Amino acid sequence: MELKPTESELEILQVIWEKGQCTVRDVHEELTRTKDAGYTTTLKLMQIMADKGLVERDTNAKTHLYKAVISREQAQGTALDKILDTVFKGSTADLVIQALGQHRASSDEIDAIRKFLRNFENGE
Amino acid sequence: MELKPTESELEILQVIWEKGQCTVRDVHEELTRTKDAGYTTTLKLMQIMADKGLVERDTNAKTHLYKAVISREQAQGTALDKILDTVFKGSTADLVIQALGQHRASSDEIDAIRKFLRNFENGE
DNA sequence: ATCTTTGTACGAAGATATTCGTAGAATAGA
DNA sequence: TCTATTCTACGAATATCTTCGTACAAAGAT
Repeated sequence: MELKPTESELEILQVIWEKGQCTVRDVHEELTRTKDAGYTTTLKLMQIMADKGLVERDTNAKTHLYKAVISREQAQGTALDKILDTVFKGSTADLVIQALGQHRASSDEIDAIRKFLRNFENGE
Repeated sequence: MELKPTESELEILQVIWEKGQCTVRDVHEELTRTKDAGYTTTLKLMQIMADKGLVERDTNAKTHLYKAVISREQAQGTALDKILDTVFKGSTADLVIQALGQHRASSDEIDAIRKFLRNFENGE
């Protein structure tokens, strides 16, 4: 069972991940802060996402409540796999180095990564 | 000017990046090693890519020669930007840590990353 | 010279993703 | 109660991506 959210679905998931549990209106208001779209567009997308199993919804009340089925971490993993495969020739090291080079991380971030590397090594 | 290759376009770009300069047949033979598709499908895609400016082609000879306009590195940057934005909340550190955690890098790779971090720090 | 192979161009069908209008039920407000 | 608002359902129009058939020109083989 392939669960690859589309572009628009990811925008919606981001809001749900952030807020935890949302109504369509919650999501829609958030989305329209940066782009514009009709309310029913957001609604339709969320319904489709429910069909696909990307989100679950509680339909007891009139206003449905949505929550994510796939976690942000899962989506991160899927996204990484995909770009590793399509543009990084499978090389995690290339990916990491590109990421660090292009988007200059703060020194806090660098520290976090160093620490991670130490633990990583000890864990082997 | 937005230059975001689609899924199929990326498959083709991979071949072109690898070989440097290709005919449609070159690309097609490579693609059909892993999936199947008609020759004219590959042709059409490459023509579209030329229209979009993803590739350039030399049409002097009967058999056209294609080369990439965007580099693998550019595509890597674009891909990273996109997933940073859509699933990593913009955190490069999260991305790097996820990447290292999930796809256990070899110790050579880890070394390369350490070295990179050292240089990075010195460069600040 | 004729036939076969290899190539490009083009149009359109099919698949998937996105957007939105309209209808009607439930709720809230006057 | 009557009216306005808020919500879901649904169908269809658009847009985008992918696939392939057909036509025809150029090159190669016999």
